[in-house]
Amino acid sequence: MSEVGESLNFIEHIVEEDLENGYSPSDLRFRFPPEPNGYLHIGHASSICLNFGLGLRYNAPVNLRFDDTNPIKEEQAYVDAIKKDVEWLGYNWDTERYASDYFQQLYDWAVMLIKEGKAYVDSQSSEQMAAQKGTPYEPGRNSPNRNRSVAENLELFKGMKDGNFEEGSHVLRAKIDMTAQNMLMRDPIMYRVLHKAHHRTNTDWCIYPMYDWTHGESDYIEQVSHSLCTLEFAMHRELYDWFLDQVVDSKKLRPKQREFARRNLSHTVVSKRKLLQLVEQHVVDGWDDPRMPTISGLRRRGYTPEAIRNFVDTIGIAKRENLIDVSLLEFHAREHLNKIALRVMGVLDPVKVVITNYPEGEEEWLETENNPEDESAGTRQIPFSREIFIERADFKEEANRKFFRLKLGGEVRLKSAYIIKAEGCTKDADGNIVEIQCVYDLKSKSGSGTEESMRKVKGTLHWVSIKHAIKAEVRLYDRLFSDESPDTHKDKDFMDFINPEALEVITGYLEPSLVSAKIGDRVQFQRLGYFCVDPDSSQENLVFNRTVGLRDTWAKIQDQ
RNA sequence: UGGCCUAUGGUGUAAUUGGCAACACAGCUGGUUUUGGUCCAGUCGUUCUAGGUUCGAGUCCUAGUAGGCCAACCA
Repeated sequence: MSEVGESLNFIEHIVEEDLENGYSPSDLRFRFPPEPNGYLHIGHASSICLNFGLGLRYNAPVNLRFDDTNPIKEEQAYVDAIKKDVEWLGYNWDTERYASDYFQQLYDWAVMLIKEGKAYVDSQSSEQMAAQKGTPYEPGRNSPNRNRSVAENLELFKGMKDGNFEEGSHVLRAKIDMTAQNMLMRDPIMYRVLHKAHHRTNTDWCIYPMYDWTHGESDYIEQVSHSLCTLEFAMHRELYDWFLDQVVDSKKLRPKQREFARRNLSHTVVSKRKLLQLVEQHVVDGWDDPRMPTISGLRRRGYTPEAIRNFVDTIGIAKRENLIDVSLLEFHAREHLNKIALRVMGVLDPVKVVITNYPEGEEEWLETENNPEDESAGTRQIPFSREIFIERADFKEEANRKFFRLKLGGEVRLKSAYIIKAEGCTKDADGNIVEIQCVYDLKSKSGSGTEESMRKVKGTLHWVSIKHAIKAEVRLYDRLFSDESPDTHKDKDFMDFINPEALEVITGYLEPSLVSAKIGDRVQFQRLGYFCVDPDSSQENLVFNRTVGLRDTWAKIQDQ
């Protein structure tokens, strides 16, 4: 994986430095620590690739650890979805862990802290405590409960654990410093009373530990060497270290927290809370809706794990704010799909073409290559007949030289078939073209080797024989938000920027080979884009999702 | 009024740790092409500001500016 001259990100530099300064390679251990309160999104992919990538690079174990300390928001269904996504991305964790596995150890340590006078039970309301906490500019004040006796603290804490108290009646706080600059050090809460069933521990516990108390100690228990998290936890590091100081054995490895900037993707939101809002308000059809930037949404959209990993690799890891253009993600989808997707033909906005000199009732099967990028993909047969569909946009009665598609009196090549010439068209009462009449050159058949078949014609169109075409539902996706950074406007809600045209459902006419397409199959509809078969698809109703369109130079020329 | 973090082309990330600012995407120009795709060639353009240290600064120091984060019994 690592090569000479390869450039490292700042996290890798830190690891390299640690290795030089005495860490043994066997000391290295990483973890990916999702909270099971939602689905993983493209931002998490960065963290997954970072942690598991480090594991691969240094041949070090990586744990999958669920940070499940808040039973109000967490569910087993999310655990399952997260595991599926990590596996799909192509990573193997060393062991599957849960912060809840450590509840007893955490409790024992908390009792120890109480005995050492470093933690106390506070029995005020959250409002009272908030008022005493001060502000970033003013110090806080001590709680009246701060100097309770060890015995009383012990008894109250035991009572909290045993379920003798109502939610909100007591909390356990670390006794640090109410005047600290860092507000997280102003006697942070370690435990709250919660009479909620937990997805793993059920009703065993009536108290649940807070993130700060749990995370670093979990890293320590697992002997994680580098605990990597996003920048918003930078201020938590001081507390992370303080909690570690209370329990570490100097003979064991002490984890270190380092922070990196989360990745923001343009034209979407990368926040579980906001994505949940989209799901709950039915803006999308679920966490795996192909419009969603979730791993499961991207999967359903037709993205490959390789494309996502390559994307994550090129955007890198750093500490500055960023807004990565979604076109870079699309580039990586095309890059991989170009290599693996079989080429097929489908017409999404059809107009009928009649080849007047082609015998009525006749049909023939033509050979066409499955993927010009991959000779081993072979060839297949496609049917041709007198009446075909082409794209409406591929015909104009009159057009300038730049338009090298079909126009009256002009010639085009039908992909893998014949050269045709448009001689006329008929319109309905509203002036819409309903039929184009063409003649074909019998000798121009693709691959026949004749002089005529070698003729250079500027345009090549995709087409489908009407008689043989199969209908399919085609879902065309666009960006979910019209604004490139919908959730950074101070005076507007991100929901105001939802793009109502992010999904358009149409009927497409596809070549018959696609009847056997299976859920998840990825193909390129030639000249249109990459599509994949949606899980909603059935024998009766084929459903294709557009993953991403092809690069479209013609669209750019038209815009000018 | 405070603390912490960050600042490199349009975007993202590098720079052998103080030694010719590079890679990818996007853009533009051409070539190839039975996909206006792919591929190939070329091109455009960058170190927030002001001082300082140094033979030499994107990198170190000082000040400023701009942006992000910090007052949940969330993570």
